[in-house]
Amino acid sequence: MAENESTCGTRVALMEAAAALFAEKGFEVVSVREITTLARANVASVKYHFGSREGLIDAVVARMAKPVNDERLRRIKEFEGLGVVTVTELITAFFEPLFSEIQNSPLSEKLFTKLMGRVVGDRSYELPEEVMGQFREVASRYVPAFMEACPGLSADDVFWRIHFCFGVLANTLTHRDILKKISDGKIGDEKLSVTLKRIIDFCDAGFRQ
Amino acid sequence: MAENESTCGTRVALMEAAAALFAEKGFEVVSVREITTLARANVASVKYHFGSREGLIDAVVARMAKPVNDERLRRIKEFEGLGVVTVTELITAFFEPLFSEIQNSPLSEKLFTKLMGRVVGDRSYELPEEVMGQFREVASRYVPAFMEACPGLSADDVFWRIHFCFGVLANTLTHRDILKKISDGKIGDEKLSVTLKRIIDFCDAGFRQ
DNA sequence: AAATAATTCAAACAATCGTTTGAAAAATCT
DNA sequence: AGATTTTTCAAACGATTGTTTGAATTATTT
Repeated sequence: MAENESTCGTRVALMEAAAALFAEKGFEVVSVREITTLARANVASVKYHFGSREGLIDAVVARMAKPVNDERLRRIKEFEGLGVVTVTELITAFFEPLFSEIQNSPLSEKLFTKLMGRVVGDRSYELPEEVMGQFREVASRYVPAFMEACPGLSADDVFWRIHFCFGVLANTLTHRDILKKISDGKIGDEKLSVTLKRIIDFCDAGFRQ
Repeated sequence: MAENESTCGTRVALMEAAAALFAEKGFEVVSVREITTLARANVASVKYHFGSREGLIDAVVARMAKPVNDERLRRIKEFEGLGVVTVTELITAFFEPLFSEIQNSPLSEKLFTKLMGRVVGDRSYELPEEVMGQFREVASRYVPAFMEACPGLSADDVFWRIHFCFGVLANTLTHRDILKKISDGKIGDEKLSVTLKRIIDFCDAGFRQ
C-alpha cells in the first residue's frame, strides 16, 4: 500500500493533474478518468494512492490549505509581543499567505488562484476535517486579535466581517475572468499583486467602517 | 410540446423541486431523477417541459434572477431625476431586491437565500445568455451611477468594487451556516434583515474606503 | 540471485447518469 | 360524441461514473 508521501511519481502526478482540473472546472464535475488520463496513470491508481476519489480531493485541498494556514498562524504569532496591531496589518497577514505559495506551486498563477478560490469558496463538497480544524484554529487566533484591534466590535461583528472578507477573496480568486465578460473585455488584465491590493483595501475599509 | 408557462402543474412542480435541491447541493450535483422523484413526476417530464436538464437549470435561474434584476433597474431609474445619489443608496438599491422576492417564493427563507447565492456565485456552470444579458444591463446602469456618486474613482475601480460586493453577497448567502461551524455554534442565528444590514454596511464602507 | 514488497495495469464490476422511445392517459377542441 | 392535441408513463438506450479484481510488472530487501 501507499507509504511514501512524495517519493512516488504517480502520486504527485495525480495530485497535479487533479489540481489543474479542479481549478478549471470545480471539484464535483471532474471524473477520476479525466484525472488519470491527464496524469498518464492508470484508473486504479487513485484508489491505490488515495483510497478513493474523495481521498484525492482531500489530499489536494489539504496540500493547498496547509502552508497557507501555517503561514497565517506564523504571522500572527509574530505580532504577539508587539503591543498594538492594526486591522490593516491583520488583514494583510490573513490574505497575503494565499498568494505567497504561488511560486512553489507547479500550477500557473491563473490556475493556482482559481483553485485557491475554490478551496475557500466552493462548499458543494465537504471540507476535510483536517482542513476545517486548520480554519478553526486560524479563526481562534485572528478573532481575538481583530477584537483587540478594534475595541468597539463584538465577537459577532468580527466573525461576520471575517466571513465577508472570505467572500470577497473566494469570489475574486475563482472568478477574476468574469469581470472581463461583464465589462466587455475592458477590465480584468492587471497583475495579481494589484488585484490583491484592491482586495485588501476594500476589506480593510469594510472591516473598519 | 410545452406551450403554457405556469398552467401546467408538473412544470412548476419540477421547478420548485429543482430549486430546492439546487439550493441545498448546487447545480451540478443534482440528478434529473432526484428532481423528478421529489416532484412526483416522471423522468421524461424534464425533457418534455424543458428540453433537457440544462434547460431546467436555466429556467430556474432565470426565474430567480429576472425579478431581482428588474427591481434593480426600476430602482435606479427612480433615481434619475433626483440629482445626487449616494453610494449607500446605490448599494441598497442593488442589494435589497435580492431579498424582496423571498415572500413570493415557495422556498423557505434559508433555501431561497442559498439558491440566490448560487445564482450569483456558482460559476461551475454557464449562466444562461438571457441572465448574462440582464447582468450586463444592470452593470451598464449602475457603473456610471457609482462613478457619479464617487467622482474620484475610475471605471476599473468601480467594476472591481462591484465585483467585490458580489463576492460578499454570494458567499454570505450560500454559506451563512458555515459561520456556525467555525464559531463553534455561537454565531449565525440572527434575522436575515440584520445580516443584510451587515452586508450593506461592509460593502458601503469598502466601496467608499 | 532469490525473495519480498510496492506499484502498475487491463478488464470488468454494478450503479447511475441524461436522454429517448412509443404507446397509454388526460385534456382540449370541433 | 368523436377527433385532436397535450401530457404522462414504464421501459430501455448507450455512455459514463467510482470502484474492484487479480495478475503482471517494477523496485527493494535479504
